[in-house]
Amino acid sequence: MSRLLVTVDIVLFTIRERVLHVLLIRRLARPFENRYALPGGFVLEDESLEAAAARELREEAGVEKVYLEQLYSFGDPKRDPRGRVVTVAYYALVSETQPLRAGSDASVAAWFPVAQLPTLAFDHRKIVECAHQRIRNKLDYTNVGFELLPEMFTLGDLQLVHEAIVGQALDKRNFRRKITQKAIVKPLKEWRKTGRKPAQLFRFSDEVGHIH
Amino acid sequence: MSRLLVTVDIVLFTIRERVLHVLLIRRLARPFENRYALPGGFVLEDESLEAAAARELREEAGVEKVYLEQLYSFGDPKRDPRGRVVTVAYYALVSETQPLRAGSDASVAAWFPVAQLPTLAFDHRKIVECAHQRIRNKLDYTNVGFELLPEMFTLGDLQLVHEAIVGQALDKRNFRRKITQKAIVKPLKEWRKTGRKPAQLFRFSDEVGHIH
DNA sequence: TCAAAAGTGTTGAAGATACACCCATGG
DNA sequence: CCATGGGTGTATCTTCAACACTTTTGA
Repeated sequence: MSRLLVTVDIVLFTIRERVLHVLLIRRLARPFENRYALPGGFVLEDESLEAAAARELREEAGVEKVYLEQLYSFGDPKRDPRGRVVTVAYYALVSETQPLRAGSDASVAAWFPVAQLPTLAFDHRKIVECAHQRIRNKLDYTNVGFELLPEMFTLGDLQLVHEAIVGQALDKRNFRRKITQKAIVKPLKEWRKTGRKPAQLFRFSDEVGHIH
Repeated sequence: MSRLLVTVDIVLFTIRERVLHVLLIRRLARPFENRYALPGGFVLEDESLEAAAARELREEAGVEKVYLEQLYSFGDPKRDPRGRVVTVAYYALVSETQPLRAGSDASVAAWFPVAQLPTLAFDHRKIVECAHQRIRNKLDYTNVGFELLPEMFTLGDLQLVHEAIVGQALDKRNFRRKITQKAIVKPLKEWRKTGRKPAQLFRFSDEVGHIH
């Protein structure tokens, strides 16, 4: 009945330039000094795990009100050289347009394409891979895809998100049919006028299925 | 950076008399004295989470070498009246024929139908529901169903397992077609001669997909 | 001879995939 | 005028759901 150190680590995804990226923080302290690691930190005595994850996201990434979901807990006794640390991993999704607020010091926090990560501290690479796999799986039967978009978006935007996550091109007509007939988006009367040709804007049609 | 108590709790499923059951332990100590709770206990300083879960299953349920998978971590600050305890929940599956060894004292450990649980200690009811949901979901795209069966089984046995988990009857012909054409079982040359009519025995066809 | 579980095909509906062209606009 | 992304329909295939009767055996 020993007390253990408990942390949360968060895999924060976004899509930039059509590619899925993960936010990493350069460590300033030992161990793994100067290595990149996931944002995260210790769980306080009186906060829930999810609250801890949200707080760390706020403090380390300057991000607020994101979609946040528990991923998996990692507790190998050797995973942290300082001693026994159990981490509860979360993943989170933000749209590219949602600005990272103050608190995220550009010199230490940076986005990396999920396919080209630097060497990470601890077992964080494994955690990122686990999270990537999870969102790929959930893409089909939930609406995680939307969480990476701003409130209004075009079907083209949504398709780019799906393509970035699964890592391959999708057929435009099939994609649009699938999305529209599931009735998980609702068309607006507004049109985006930037871009080559005006495009209809959409919005989620209310809260549907975040299953875990 | 405070140290927290970390436990594992295990939802151990089996099928008895065609109904999905969960193993519960009657608590002898406070809090929740005399209430039923999941088998579980504190994670030791130098064992992994999964090792802790396996150890608790051995110590409290007398069960060895079962299918064991992490479920979810629960860390509400108020979930344990004694103080801050984070639990990493697992679920496990055993076949009805696998005997519960010594160590499981019949007076404290008992099987309950998952649909008729007594009032449980802590947030254990929520944990059981979470686990039940998980195996229901995994039934379709993994072979969790097999873990509840002995090494050789008939398709009728397997169908009963599926029916117990989803809680409703399935069409025999559709079920058999689905199973056999996925090639996840391989037919043996042996036939079970007990029962009304001889039935062909099957076995898993090697390790396929335990995805998490 | 009856009760219980084993075994076996077909049809229709729904969903998924493959595939190509014209349009509106900004540069 | 051309490059870019927006928008649209059909044919095919696969997958899933519904559905009923005969056989073997032990009691």
